[in-house]
Amino acid sequence: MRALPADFAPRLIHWQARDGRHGLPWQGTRDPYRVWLSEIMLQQTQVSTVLAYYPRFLERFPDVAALAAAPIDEVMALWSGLGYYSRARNLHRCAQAVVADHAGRFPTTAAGLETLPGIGASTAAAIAAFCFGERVSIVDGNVKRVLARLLAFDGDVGQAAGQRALWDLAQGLLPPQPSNEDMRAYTQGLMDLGATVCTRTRPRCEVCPARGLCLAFEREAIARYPVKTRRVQRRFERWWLLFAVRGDAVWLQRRPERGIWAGLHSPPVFAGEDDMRAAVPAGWPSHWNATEPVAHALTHRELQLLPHWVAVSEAPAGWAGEWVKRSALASVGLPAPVRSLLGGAWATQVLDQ
DNA sequence: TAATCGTGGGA
DNA sequence: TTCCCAAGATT
Repeated sequence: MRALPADFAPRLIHWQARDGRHGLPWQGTRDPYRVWLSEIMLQQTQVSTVLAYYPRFLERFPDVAALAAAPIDEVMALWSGLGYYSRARNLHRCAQAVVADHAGRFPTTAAGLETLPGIGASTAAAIAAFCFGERVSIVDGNVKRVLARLLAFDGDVGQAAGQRALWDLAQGLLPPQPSNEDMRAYTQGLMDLGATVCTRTRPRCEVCPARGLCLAFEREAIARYPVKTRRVQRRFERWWLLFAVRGDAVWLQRRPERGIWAGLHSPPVFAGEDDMRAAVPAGWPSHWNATEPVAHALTHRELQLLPHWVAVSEAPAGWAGEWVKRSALASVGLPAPVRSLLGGAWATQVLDQ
């Protein structure tokens, strides 16, 4: 393979200053708490999505001590709809670890940061580079794509071995003796280049600062990179949801600590209609209303949610869970489709009666 | 190592 | 419609 282009880092830093992104809410601060929060929210999540959550979260939890002292349910409620809920649980654990084990201050090195819950190698590098100017490279989706093209990297970036190889290459591309400001611009530049120029489809090579260095461009093989062979296969499942309503409240249970929607609240879920009917206490109305099935795709599942509604006058004997008033739903962590169903026309009708 | 874990947007 | 995947970590 050709030697790594020494000119890449200075070009990227220069480009970032002029053409990179500068106005995002988590930029312009070196507060590790704020940078950390943004990095966790941005894991596998688009910037446009995080923009709605970040300020709300910061307003409620302005610093790591506030977050550490909060009940987990409140954290889950603020994370509700953002997905990958283990991030929220780890976020809370991490804040408590920082307070309990680090005197309330985040470690100042990538190695130290990586020991904390929910902070992996890439997130640790991002925080260390942004906040402390450490000379370490991130390796996120943007970097994989940018470097795979720049170097015509033929390894499979979807596999661990390919990712490790790419990481070594990324380290080799870092500016040799960067100032703190250089590391911030370089790290941000990698992300910005991938997000705005070296995009997955139809990259804008004509404005790329690394065009003259890019092997894939030179070989007219941009579309071949990054190499990714693994493809997702979704398993289809039907979930029966039973919304028991009493007045202006609905019965919700806490989901198990592992699996889909772990730690969130939801109505009881059943694998079949027979299971659902068998779970209903004697004396309940024998008839309930089924509303339109909802298709909900997760990374590895294709769920078909089958909502059923029943109005009752007493708590279901023997069921775990609790009544949650409609006015309290905003402060409960709910899966996105459940929140949507509870805000829908049928729910409104039933909860208002 | 490979599977698991959400959601919304774009092509 | 269907597929890909976005500032990945954990087990």
